[in-house]
Amino acid sequence: MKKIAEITIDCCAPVLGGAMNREDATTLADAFKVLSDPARLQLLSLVAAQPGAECCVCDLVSPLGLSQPTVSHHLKVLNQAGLLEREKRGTWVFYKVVPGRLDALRSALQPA
Amino acid sequence: MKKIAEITIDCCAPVLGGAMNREDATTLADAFKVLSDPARLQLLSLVAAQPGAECCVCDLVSPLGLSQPTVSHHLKVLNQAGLLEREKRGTWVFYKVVPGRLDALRSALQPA
DNA sequence: CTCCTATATCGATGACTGTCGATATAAGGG
DNA sequence: CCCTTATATCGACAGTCATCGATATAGGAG
Repeated sequence: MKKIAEITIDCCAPVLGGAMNREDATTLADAFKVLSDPARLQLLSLVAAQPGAECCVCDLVSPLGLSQPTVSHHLKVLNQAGLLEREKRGTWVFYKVVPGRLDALRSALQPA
Repeated sequence: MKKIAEITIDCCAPVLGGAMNREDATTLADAFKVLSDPARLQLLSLVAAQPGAECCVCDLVSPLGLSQPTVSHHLKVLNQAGLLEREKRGTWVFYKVVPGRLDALRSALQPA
């Protein structure tokens, strides 16, 4: 198991497609770990709901109801995971949803 | 956030289908938390790979390489989550995959 | 250069979890 | 009854994480 800040989503063997070995299970579990926090899910969906699926950090802090350092921490995790792209424009930083990045996870949950 | 032993998967609003509120995000995050452990994913896939998608606990301990109490703990979590059904037969306990239980999670990851 | 705003990093803290060994419970055999 | 086997529960421990306040960094405005 990687630490949460070091996970890059890159998978995956399907859960119901035959016995998984420990390594594949660990890779997939890491991916789910990124999604297993409400703040991160809310951030993903908030960014995705903006026009162009991108959003300035300054517009995310207040809707989340968490401190700015905490939001910054979660955005970093989502960026490292490959779910959000980071772009700096002047003083502001914009995060953008990377399209199709959840598809591999979705297919790992496919019925046998 | 529920504690891991109290989670029952029951969801879900799609992540990319508009801004989620805190409550929906928490429910979905809880569901992913159940899947964010390699031992649990391996258990799920091992049971699913058996004929009839069911399996005796005694046949799970050794392939997992974890102690019997630890395996028992994870099985309880999966059962409480609604992913595995528990049935006692004499001295043995069999766990069986509940069909279709991952579908709701899969659809929560659908592209917008 | 100085101030202000936006974002990231740091350090600390409280909570939760995965793991184990020891033990309890339950069921069957002699 | 006692013994053995299968499973669950208990208590403890080590590690990780979400969160915060304080602070650093960076960029623009005046």
